Amino acid sequence: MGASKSEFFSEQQNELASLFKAISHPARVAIIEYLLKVDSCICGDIVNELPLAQPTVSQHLKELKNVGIIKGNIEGTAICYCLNPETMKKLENYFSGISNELKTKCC
Amino acid sequence: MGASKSEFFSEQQNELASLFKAISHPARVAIIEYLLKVDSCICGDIVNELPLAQPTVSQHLKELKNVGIIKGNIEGTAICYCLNPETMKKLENYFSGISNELKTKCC
DNA sequence: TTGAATTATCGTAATATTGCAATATAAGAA
DNA sequence: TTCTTATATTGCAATATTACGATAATTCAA
Repeated sequence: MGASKSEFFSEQQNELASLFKAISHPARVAIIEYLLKVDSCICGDIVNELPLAQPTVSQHLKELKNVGIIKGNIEGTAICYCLNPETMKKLENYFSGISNELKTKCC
Repeated sequence: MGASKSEFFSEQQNELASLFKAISHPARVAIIEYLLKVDSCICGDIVNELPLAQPTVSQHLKELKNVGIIKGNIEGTAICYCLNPETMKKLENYFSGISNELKTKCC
């Protein structure tokens, strides 16, 4: 055992879980916030910004890109990364939907 | 190695990562959505709702409770769980803040 | 106190994640 | 082509997560 029983949950639930898993690591939260700060895109500046080696940062970027949280555009020999506004909006809408449906009282 | 270098990131970044980690599993997304649906609180109905054994559900609930996503109130021999509106609002605000600051153009 | 009902904890096997050194790949400059 | 720069991939050790059977703890009723 040990594998999560993802086949028993809905596609939407699995997709959301994947999105959250991608940002469930402080380094990846830091990457998101750095990309937000510098606004225009970046690549290996992130290696200088974070206390992680280049392969590690590359892997984190890959995971963020796989789920659509960031996009990467090739620019010569470098790759320019930036946040994906659609995904951010999707996450905002998910939680605002919950907040709106939620009653304040518990039990 | 293998341990994540959380000591190098800010407290806020670590807290956010913990919140996202708590909902990075489809079973826990399903629990959140079930709690939202039934609105008033629940306990071991979740075991009947999900394809997981009772100890597994109990552990998932514990993780959600540890980070403040759900609350649990003792009601006789049962425990009544519900979503925590404050945490949901915090998450909504995090993503709306990002969306608002975000420029549409990339690179 | 005993028993039933509900939830939590322990122990453990299977699997996944994290981080990095070494290496590979890709694109432009000389 | 060769060199340089920037990023990705591989392989592996350390650690964390997932799931559940067995068992413990808690509360109420009789």
